[in-house]
Amino acid sequence: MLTKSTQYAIRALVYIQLQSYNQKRPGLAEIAKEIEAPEAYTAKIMQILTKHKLLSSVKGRGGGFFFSEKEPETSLYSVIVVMEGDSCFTSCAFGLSSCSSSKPCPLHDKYGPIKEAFLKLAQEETIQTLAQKIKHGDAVINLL
Amino acid sequence: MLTKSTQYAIRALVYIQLQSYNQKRPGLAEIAKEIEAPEAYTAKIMQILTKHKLLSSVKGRGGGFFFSEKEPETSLYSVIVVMEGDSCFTSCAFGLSSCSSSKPCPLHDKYGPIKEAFLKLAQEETIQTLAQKIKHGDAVINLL
DNA sequence: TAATAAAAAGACCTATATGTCTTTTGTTTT
DNA sequence: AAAACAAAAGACATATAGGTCTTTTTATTA
Repeated sequence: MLTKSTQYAIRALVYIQLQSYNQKRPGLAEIAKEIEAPEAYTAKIMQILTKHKLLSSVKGRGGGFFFSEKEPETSLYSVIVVMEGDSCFTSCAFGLSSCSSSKPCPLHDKYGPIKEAFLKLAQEETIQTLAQKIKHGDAVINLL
Repeated sequence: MLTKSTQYAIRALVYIQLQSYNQKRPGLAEIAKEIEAPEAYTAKIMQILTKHKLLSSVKGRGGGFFFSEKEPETSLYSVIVVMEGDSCFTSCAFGLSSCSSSKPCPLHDKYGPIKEAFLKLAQEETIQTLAQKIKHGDAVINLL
């Protein structure tokens, strides 16, 4: 399971991408309201994302958050790694640090493919592909 | 990812099952040492497991933990649910409470099958099937 | 039956994730 | 240049997972 912070981060990024289709640059208050997260906590998350160059921001009147032209597509994988590290992709189901094909834990064979599938999903899907699904009405990202 | 408590629980149960093949009934200290977990913390976990009838115990000299004949095979699913609830099987990748096929989040289609596969794994595998793999030398459950 | 062994129970502590508040810094508009 | 605005930064608060310690209960055995 992704952490709450990671979930907020992805939803915020998707919302910013959606607004960018309309030449908009949403601010913190608007984003927090949209993703139904506490404003101050959302601020922390946005700071992590901008610090890691997944997002750009401008201060002052009319400021807000946006994707610069220079930034490439943002994979879910990179968002997850920035927010909570890569252990959900790499670690053994039992937390065995030595778990490997030569010294497999009893779930190694069956859990491995599941981790693989999740990694593939995270690498292939991007903020932009998720936003497109919403734009086309194929998905929603609000709580209600 | 399973919590550390859940990982300890599964490893402890598998060890107890392995010992039961030799008519042994391991005690707390032995179990904690085997799974490389703090003894007092392991005690807490064993209490949760016995309270939920996934395991039996006897106090006093020569006491310890064991599976009674009456107990059916213990699925991983039931251990996970007792230790940390069922949210890892049910919850949306984005934490959207309303996520469903009629109101899907943007990962619903691709993440659903992954959750399904994990649920199937947890329902099919049991402490006993995992212990058999170790007994037959097809897997290990120690850290080193 | 008394001493001892071992699990159960409960109070406590620590680290991390989550969440809040205040001050600082940078940008825009007047 | 001054005022207003909005993100950045950092200190603080709360909840939960993880971990420790002491006391109580129950069983065994000498």
